[in-house]
Amino acid sequence: MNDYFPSRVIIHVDIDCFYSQVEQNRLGISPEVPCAVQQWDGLIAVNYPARERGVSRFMKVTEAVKVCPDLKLLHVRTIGEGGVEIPETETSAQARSKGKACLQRYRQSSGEIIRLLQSLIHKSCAFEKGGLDEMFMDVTCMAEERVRTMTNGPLLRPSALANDHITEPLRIHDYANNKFSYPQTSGSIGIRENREVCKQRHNQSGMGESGHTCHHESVDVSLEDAFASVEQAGLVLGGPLQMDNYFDRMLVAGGLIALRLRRAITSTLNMTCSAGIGHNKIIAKLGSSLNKPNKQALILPRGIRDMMKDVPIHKIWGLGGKLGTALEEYFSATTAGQAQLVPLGHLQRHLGEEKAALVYSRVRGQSADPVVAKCVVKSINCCKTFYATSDLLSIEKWMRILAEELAQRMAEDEADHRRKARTLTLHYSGGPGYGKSNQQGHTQHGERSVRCPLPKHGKEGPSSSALTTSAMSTFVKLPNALPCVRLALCAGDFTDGPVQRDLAITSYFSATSATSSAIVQPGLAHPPSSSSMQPPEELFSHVATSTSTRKDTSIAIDDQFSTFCNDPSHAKSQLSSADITSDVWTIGSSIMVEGLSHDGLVKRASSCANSCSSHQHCAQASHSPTAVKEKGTSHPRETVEAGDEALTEKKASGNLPHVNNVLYQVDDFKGVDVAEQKQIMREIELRSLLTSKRRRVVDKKQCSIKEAFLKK
DNA sequence: ATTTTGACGCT
DNA sequence: AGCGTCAA
Repeated sequence: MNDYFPSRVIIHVDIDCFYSQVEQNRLGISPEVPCAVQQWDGLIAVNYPARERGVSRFMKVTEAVKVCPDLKLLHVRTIGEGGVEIPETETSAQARSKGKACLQRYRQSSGEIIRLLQSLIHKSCAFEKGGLDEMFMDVTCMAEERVRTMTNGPLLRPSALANDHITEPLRIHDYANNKFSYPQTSGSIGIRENREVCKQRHNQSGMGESGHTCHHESVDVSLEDAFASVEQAGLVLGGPLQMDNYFDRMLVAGGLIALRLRRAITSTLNMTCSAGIGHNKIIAKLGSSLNKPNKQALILPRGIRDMMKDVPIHKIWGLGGKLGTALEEYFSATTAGQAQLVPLGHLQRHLGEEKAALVYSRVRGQSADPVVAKCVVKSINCCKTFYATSDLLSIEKWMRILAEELAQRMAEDEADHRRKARTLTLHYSGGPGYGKSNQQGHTQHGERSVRCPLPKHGKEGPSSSALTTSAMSTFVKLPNALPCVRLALCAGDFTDGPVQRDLAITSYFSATSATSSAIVQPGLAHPPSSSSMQPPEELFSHVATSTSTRKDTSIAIDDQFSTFCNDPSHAKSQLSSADITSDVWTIGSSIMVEGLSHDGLVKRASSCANSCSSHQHCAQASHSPTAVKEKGTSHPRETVEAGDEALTEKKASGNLPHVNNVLYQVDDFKGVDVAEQKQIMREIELRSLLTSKRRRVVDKKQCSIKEAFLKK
């Protein structure tokens, strides 16, 4: 019952090729010049003129220059020992061996953008920094104010609108009285009629038919002007806009706000950006990527289905990693539209209850995640990747460089936020077996971490030499860090400073001030029980059905199993052997088969994940027929999906997921040919050898360095 | 895909 | 406390 959110208006702003714009501004390079920001041999940002000439990120510098000879390359700032900037005249290889990349310029620019945007939106709007170059804003309350000024034309009450496509419960918060209500209406009226009324008013006001659009932001902009401005500013998905639709008006108001924010960024910071306007974060974020650069996209609720249809799963927030890959592999879906076809029960069995719910809603463009007010970092991290070394002197050099930067950033943070870090963490990668590729070609990252004592502040703030010593003393005691390829120092767990008084969330609320729906505050998310303006039932029907169907479905699907394969006859043979009733459907070129198992095998498997009543059941369950597509081949290979034992195996596997995957399948070698069995066993042996071996330090000089730190 | 970041969840 | 996942 805590997931009720009013209809919101959320803007996602994304700065176009952020690093490149920062550098171009710094160096006064015109926007038309093809530019790329370089870090060592790679590109970390490419501006749009360069993209047009075929340059892309993930290109090496040499390739990029080949396709675009007049590409202007800008190297990210590099700092060496003593915090000294390494000049651009050095080759990237030289700079790489001497110093580390430093993103300070972009952090600073990001801060400027944030301050600018915050100065332009209402204080009560939740503002969330998504990354250096992107932010979410919940401008619901501002949009409401806007909508109130768009008085021309009648307004349909939300319940009267065709809102079956609206994916979240809707409720309007009356900010003045701090209660939930619905907008004033003046009766329902046809759209055409409404248009006429608007036109009349428009003409009466002395403006031409296609009049001027709203360039300066007068508050009392007419409905038509507002709609025209937003249509001109970028895409409108799910259009045409309906002026008598309250939610359209709200989003149009959001579109106007986004337009204003973007213009401010361009005029005062000389940067272009894109924006997405939608009623939740997922939609807003997808929107901002829809027509980059320098444009915006407004997504109406009724445009969501169409938009999601072709969105690649990996573009959806939260599905860009393993979860998205799992979706693709289990269900052979590459777009959100295809993933929508997968029944919730199937998702639940393959991904678990929680992830299934996430996937299920995300691929439909649904999200109740609030915009959470946060724009200060929670940790400060400095890192450096270098060529593998066991030389403690060079490791100490890197440590010092990291500590110097960290000390400086800690001092700045202290000044800005009046807080102090309480922990120092050392992260390190390397050690035996690091960088070996597994069968999929993925390298193990295996980054480990240890806490170090955080030295007391000197008079001048944190002391870089004290940080270095603390980190090195910790490092030399590590059993598995050599040879080392990467180090990181991270300061975090900040104390709350006195500054909290001003920033305290309560300072944003008062009896009369507007309060944003999405700032998380207990009680605010629930309608007051005494309210005479209880939301009509039908507006909550979505939630009601969604909860109840979910429950119903999950009961039903406990007895279901699914199988996936490319060969329909194979699928059918599985069906008959399992004694079930079935449903066959397709995603793309693949065939999904869903059936009900009368023997309850699968059901027991899922219940024994919670409280394992009987191992026998687990074992039985693990023989429910499931064909899993093997990665990289179109030929389905029979494997057995294990019950909760496999799950725990997987979780416990730590940084060697593959080995453990194999391990729990060892019991099921049935049907696997002998050569492959041997291969698997050999790999297990090899890996256990690699991980258990411990490298000894033999170098005498190294020993003395080590002892020096051990004493401290 | 590479590097340098950063947030968060699980145990 | 340390590790894994996700993202830009």
